[in-house]
Amino acid sequence: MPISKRLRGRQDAELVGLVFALTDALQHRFETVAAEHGLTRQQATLLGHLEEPQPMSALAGTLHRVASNVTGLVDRLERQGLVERRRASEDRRVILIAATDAGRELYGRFETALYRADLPFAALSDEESDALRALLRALV
Amino acid sequence: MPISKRLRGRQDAELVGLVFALTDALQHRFETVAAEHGLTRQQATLLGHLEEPQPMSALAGTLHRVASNVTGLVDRLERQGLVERRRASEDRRVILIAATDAGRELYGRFETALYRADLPFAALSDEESDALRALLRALV
DNA sequence: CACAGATAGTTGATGATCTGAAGTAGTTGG
DNA sequence: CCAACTACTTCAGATCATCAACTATCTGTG
Repeated sequence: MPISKRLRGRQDAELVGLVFALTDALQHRFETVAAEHGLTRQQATLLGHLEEPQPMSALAGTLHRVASNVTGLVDRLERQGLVERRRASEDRRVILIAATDAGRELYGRFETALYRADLPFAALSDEESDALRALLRALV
Repeated sequence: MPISKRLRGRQDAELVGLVFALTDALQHRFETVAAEHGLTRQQATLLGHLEEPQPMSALAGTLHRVASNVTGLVDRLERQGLVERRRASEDRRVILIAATDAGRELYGRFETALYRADLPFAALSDEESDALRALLRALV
């Protein structure tokens, strides 16, 4: 096996390890901030996809969950008054999930807290921040 | 508000958005590969921390979960024969969780599948990969 | 138009995850 | 010795997640 190949493999492993470490830290932060706002990870994630009203099936696709799971998530958010169900007029089988004013307001506060300056990215210089953004755009 | 400040703020938001998008994608991949190996996300994560046997309390700390939660996770992994409980000799209150041979073998296969070449990082050139690694080291 | 088949969503059963409160067993310091 | 502390478990209750079976609606084909 050529050395360059071995090296790239080892470096890739480090890269993946770094990204998973960052992922873990951000997931934990997301959960903590969500809990501080009375939301679970799943509820906050769902609310974050309601800039526009969405059919149940679209949410199920985005969240990588089966429809009956989303039914339960929406039930609990609806009980808290954060989202509402609207029957779509074009296709009356479809139910559109829309954030209520309370839901939008709560999500806004959550997002502000989540993105606050104590995120690790604040440690980067402008140049580093630019470079990282460019690299991540290629990955996502 | 100075323009540079505003710009940096907007760019930071994009950066955070990119990282969260990457996080989502990796989380989903992690879950999918874990399921293909008969593991939940939590079980695979726990197994990944058992290179050395660990006390319950250490696992609870690492996973950011309360002790009683880890008790349940270990129960289910033990039932599958993937980990075992060992009473620590120095302090007999402590229970060390150790991966069994079957657990190590399964986790190895899981990890191999998880890190397979279809991770998005393969798209990066050597130079980009180096740059990204350097940036992430500063963050983690 | 009729109606079989497909699609959107819900319901109910079951199991995993997660927490908090209360309990057991072992340890430690005064 | 023993009160306070620590490590872990147990139990009750909530959320999350899936599957199978169901209702309601829509669509295409004859």
